[in-house]
Amino acid sequence: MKPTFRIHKRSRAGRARLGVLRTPHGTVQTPAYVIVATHAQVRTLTPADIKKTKTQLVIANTYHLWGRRDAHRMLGARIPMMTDSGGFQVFSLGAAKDHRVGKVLKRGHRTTSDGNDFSTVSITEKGAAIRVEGSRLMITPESSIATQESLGADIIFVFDECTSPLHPLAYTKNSMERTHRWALRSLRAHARRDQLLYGIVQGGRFKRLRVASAKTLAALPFGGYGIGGSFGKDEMAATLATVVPHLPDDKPRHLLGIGSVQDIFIAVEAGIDTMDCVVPTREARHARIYTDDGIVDVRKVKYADDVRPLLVSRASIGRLHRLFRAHDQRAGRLATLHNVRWFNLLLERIRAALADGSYVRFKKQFLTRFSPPRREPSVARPKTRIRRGSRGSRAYSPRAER
RNA sequence: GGGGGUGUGGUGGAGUGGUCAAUCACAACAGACUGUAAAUCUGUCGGCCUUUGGCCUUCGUAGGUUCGAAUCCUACCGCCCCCA
Repeated sequence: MKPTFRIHKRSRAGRARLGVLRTPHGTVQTPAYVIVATHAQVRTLTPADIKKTKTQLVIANTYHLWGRRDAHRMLGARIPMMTDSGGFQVFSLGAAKDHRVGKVLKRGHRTTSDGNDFSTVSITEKGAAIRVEGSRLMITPESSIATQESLGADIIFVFDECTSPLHPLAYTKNSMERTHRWALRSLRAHARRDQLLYGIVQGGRFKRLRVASAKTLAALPFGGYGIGGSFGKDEMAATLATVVPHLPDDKPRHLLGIGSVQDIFIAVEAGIDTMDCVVPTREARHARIYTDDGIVDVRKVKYADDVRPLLVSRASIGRLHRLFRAHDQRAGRLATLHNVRWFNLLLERIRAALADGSYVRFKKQFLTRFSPPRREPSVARPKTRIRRGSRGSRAYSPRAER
């Protein structure tokens, strides 16, 4: 079966749209959040757990699964899947080390490497060579596509280079043009009809390059489009506004590696259909629990007696607090179950709001509660300890959940 | 009764004459995390200050030796072990 994408409603909220992505492994209601399953596993979760979180779509990584086959079998769950091409590792093992940066550049960043974090990547027209523990892995557009075809995800990506936000114009331009040539090679190498191949828009922080990239790729017969690369913290909305209008309207659009709570709203309004991010899973393992009242750093002593229940497992925050403090291995799983469900639930609510026209109101109410404007530091610091039972069990979820 | 050992910051535990406010670990506290080099990493962690530095008080208690002591000596107090 060939995957299809159909838009069934457009919102007045910017370019937001509701759609349905049908794949051989199931149907995805969009906008959707994609859960990261790098090694074809969501860290700490079992296949049954993944189902419990009502995850619609996961993304695995070709670099980490190099030479393997049948990623769905490794995942153990029959749900739609993407594979990334390995292009991001060209960044995270390369320029990200040299520039000491992550995907989103923070305001005021100016550090570069002191030389302790050597890039292990060298890039040529042919592809990227990544040194791994003595040996060397050469990834080319053709070999990336070959692995992605054998992994068998429903949506796959062209092999690209994700540039650093600190790369200058000249480098970014050359890199982007090479990524375009690689995109064409990826397209030619791709044979499976039951997979959608997405092109990836690059261009870094430069508006003209972004436009050029979007136009170039839009002219090629991709099944969908990814928007990749790095952003300044404040530039994402502008970048998406620049790029999206040049992409074919009827094709799905994926925002690669973006997904803080605030980013989700920006992306949805910009007309993004799917986005993936490690935030729910990684931060869960780092003891950050997402709630409608904001992020709970569950290790802090003020949550020791917090009886609010987690999603999915229904364990209390207080219990999770004790598990994290005890370095109990179960903590990561309970936290991940909760966060993944919470993010999926947020997207469910966004879709419902888009469907019934209440999006703008929903967003305002949600964000007011999730991250209230900072109060002036008050003179007498009120106690922050949460009293037993004070919030009851309605802390996160609109009725329906549970 | 005799002999031996030991007492260090929230905890464990280094340090046996100067470079010691005292290695390190844990706890605590604060922060970070955006196509997963990440169930991780960073910072603070006796007090005060004009904080790339300065001052004060600390290593069971009280004295002593010394230019100088957590480190040596004496007494005392607590705890532990062995022999009676």
